[in-house]
Amino acid sequence: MRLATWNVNSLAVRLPQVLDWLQLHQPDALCLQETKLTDDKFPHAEFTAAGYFAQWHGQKTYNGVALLTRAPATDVVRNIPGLDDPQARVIAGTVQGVRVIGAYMPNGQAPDSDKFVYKMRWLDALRAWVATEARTHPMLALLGDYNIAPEDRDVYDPVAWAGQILCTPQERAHFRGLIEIGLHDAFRLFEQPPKSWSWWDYRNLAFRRNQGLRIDHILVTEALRPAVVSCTIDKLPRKNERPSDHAPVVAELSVP
DNA sequence: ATGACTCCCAGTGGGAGA
Repeated sequence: MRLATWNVNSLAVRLPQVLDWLQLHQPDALCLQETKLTDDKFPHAEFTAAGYFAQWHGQKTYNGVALLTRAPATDVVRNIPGLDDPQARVIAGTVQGVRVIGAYMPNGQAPDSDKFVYKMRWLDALRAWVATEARTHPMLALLGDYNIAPEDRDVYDPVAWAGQILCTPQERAHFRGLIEIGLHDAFRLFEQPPKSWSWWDYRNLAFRRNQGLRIDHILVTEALRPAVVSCTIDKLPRKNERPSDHAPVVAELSVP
């Protein structure tokens, strides 16, 4: 089973690239973030034609998530139950016996901003809900754009980024909180090349200089951990002519 | 360097992203 996550930064712009990528990699589930489309504009016919079922939860201009699967997803949930959130950031479904939760976690903008307060509250709600979900579904994966670089080795210049958004101790504590409820960072289950990033700023020739952060993650429960045979970041789409600023992250699992 | 780019909605500029 192949699971993947990709922040596409506008599905309207990136749709051809997503269709190409699906064709090439044939994931069993692909979670998309930042679709930036209202539900009526979601290109579901194009995904159907590509052999994928789709579930989506969008809004105008910002945010928006989708779950593309080869088999139909069941028990689909949009947003975090019980959290009154006007922003479309979560889509979850059960796919081939695995609970797949796709999330676009808040950016937070700056540590002293209202958006940071929202990010902290949102992450509290997510952790509580995922802990509950994991009790019901021992085989669970939480994939998405976390907007958190968990450790200094996930940052190209940890000194410059120290205390900055995506790298604050509070955000990193939230990431560890997800580990403490029994999740494992699939990427770190394996030896990885140093300077592995999933996002590079559009500015400053950051991709060419490999100046990035690892902020897109696939976390899996203890029951799923032994099944993970690889986890990689696919940098190739970042080399496209009009790329997203994020690259897809892919996990291969030895489950039917 | 309060920048740089890209996307969106707007409307000939500004917010947000990360």
